[in-house]
Amino acid sequence: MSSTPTQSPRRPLTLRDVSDACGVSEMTVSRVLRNRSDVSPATREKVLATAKALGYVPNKIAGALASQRVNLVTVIIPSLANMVFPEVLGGISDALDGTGLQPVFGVTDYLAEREENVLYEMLSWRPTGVIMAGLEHSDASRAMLENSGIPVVEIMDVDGEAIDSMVGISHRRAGREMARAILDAGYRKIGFLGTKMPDDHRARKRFEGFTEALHAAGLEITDTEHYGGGSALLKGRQMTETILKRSPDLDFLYYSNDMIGAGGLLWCLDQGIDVPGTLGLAGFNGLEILDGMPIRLATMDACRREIGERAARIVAGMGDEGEIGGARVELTPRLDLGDTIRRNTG
Amino acid sequence: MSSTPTQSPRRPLTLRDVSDACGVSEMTVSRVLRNRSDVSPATREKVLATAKALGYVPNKIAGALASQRVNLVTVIIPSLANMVFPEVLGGISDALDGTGLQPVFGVTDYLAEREENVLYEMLSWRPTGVIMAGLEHSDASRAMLENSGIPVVEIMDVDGEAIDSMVGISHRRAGREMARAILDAGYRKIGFLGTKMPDDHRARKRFEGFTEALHAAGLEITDTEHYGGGSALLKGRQMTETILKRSPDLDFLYYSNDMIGAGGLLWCLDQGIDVPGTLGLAGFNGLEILDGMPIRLATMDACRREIGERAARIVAGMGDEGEIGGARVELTPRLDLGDTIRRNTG
DNA sequence: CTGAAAGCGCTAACAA
DNA sequence: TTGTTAGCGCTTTCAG
Repeated sequence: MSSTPTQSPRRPLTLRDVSDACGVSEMTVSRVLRNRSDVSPATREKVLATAKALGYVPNKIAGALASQRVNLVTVIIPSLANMVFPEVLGGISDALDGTGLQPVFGVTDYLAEREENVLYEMLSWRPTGVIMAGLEHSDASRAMLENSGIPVVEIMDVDGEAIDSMVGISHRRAGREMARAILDAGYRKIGFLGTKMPDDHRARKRFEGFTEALHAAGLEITDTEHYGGGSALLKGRQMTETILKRSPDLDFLYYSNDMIGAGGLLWCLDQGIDVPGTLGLAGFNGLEILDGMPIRLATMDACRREIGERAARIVAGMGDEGEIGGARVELTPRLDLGDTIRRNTG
Repeated sequence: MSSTPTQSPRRPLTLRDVSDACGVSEMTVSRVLRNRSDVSPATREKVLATAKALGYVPNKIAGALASQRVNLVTVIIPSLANMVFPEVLGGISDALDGTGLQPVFGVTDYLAEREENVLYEMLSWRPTGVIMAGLEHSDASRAMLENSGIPVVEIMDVDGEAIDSMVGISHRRAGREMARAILDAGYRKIGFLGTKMPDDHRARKRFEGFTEALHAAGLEITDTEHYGGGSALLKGRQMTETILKRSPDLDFLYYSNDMIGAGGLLWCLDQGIDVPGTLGLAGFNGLEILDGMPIRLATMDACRREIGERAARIVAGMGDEGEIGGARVELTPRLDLGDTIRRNTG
């Protein structure tokens, strides 16, 4: 048997308890626990041992109040269901690993009001930095962010004005480029399938860029179809059936995301439709799930992981410019024609 | 022009600033901001107005230190990539909505060491409660949790001993039940496809339950195949091809999750294999994505959302028993034969 | 290298 | 209904 381990879980242990237990001043214990170098190896050893034996967990609340430093990075995203965001979070998590900073996530469900609440709640913990999806926020949110004096990185999108820094892609450009690729391949009767969410600004911008490029070529979207909640893959099937029944002459379907695109692809293959001969298809995001489809859906990589990493690095003060504020990082999405856009056999 | 809005973002505003600005004591300002009822409507009004005008955001760090109360609930999960966890988080988020509690997420990547670190970090913020996936933790983690005196809910799994409360399903039983359904349908040469992750204890328990039920029927797993990282859907395809090449006489494939199961299903359909006649298939989780497949993969619902909700309610003190500690909630997964297990046409 | 004093911004408890 | 007085548990600063 060695020394008695932990005791009553009633009152959490304090520095003072450790101090008493090992006959070293609170201050020195604090130094050891913060890994400061100005402590003799002997005392360090002793303090560490008793702290561990006691099961002491420091109180960061008190620490943060005293030091005015908080190792938390607030991350605010619209949804976790979307697959896109978990990957961004993965990038953030990885980049923050080893910096001593800890990400803390909040979810808004694409609701501006919820964003405001979550933000308020989070800011009241005085985080080291804030990473949030999108450039569109309520006035109150912007005001809070600006007054906070905290570094803010807005991610995913660069089409708009940032409060502080931004890291993302141009969805408008992404839409345009996809449109051009489709036109280049010779498709002309183009349908669009998307979500009903008016607050998904990035989807909206892709659509705008897309139609803009069609206009430039003297074309219009031939037909559109929208969906609300439910299994995106299933919705993709259903919408595809609907739009093709209504407009059988369509020769291309542009989906606002890969999930519905994949559903549409599966439906087309089930129906024996010649893809990409008779009908071309494309989605957006470069989701991993496309790798397992019977044929590869054309898509555009949204650089999700890298966005997370870059944003985190900026917050951690490890950005390229060395500086923390005002960065603007535009990433370039990679177009992938897959097997669902026919190749120009020039 | 109205009154000047906010000023220097240098130093965050304090209660005192608000107090000064509206000639009401700090204490009363504090009362108003915490929505306490013992303040006259007049002063309340005044305080609220100036606080908003100034853009004051309370400092929860100081508040928490003084009141010894923190409105944070720590949620620790292995991964965000898995699809399963985001849904649990959704349930937690919903159930906590309106309670004043805020979920804070940490990710372990299925690494015990990371779990320990994340937990330590989180506990040092003295959260109101802890929700964590699984029943398997390092000794150090268990010790921290026990000493913390904080309510802990372990989720997803009930096959084991909880530190405090638990909410989940029996994966062992889920495995057994699936095995019985498969045997009932007349399949006998059964293959298993799973992950390489030794730390995915729930997958392991399902496998154990599964083989146990086979043994009870005098059978053994005929062949198995495992995979590491990468697109699960694609891996499902590849593993299915591999295992069927190696063991062409298999008449059933049990996948440890729906994603690889869906990949396998797509591959089988591509190959023109008669499912469920020649070959039966089943997965696990009841993922939404299955709704969009050409035919429905047999699966078992893991009650993810409800698990999150129940766990959150326990932490919020809204559990069924009214009490906070020691709850044990076992949910019953629903078996869905889908279209990939043949029905007994008794 | 170690310790003592002061105070971070807020709220509990009490007094008025 | 409002104000005053003490801390919460730690870290900063400065002295030894």
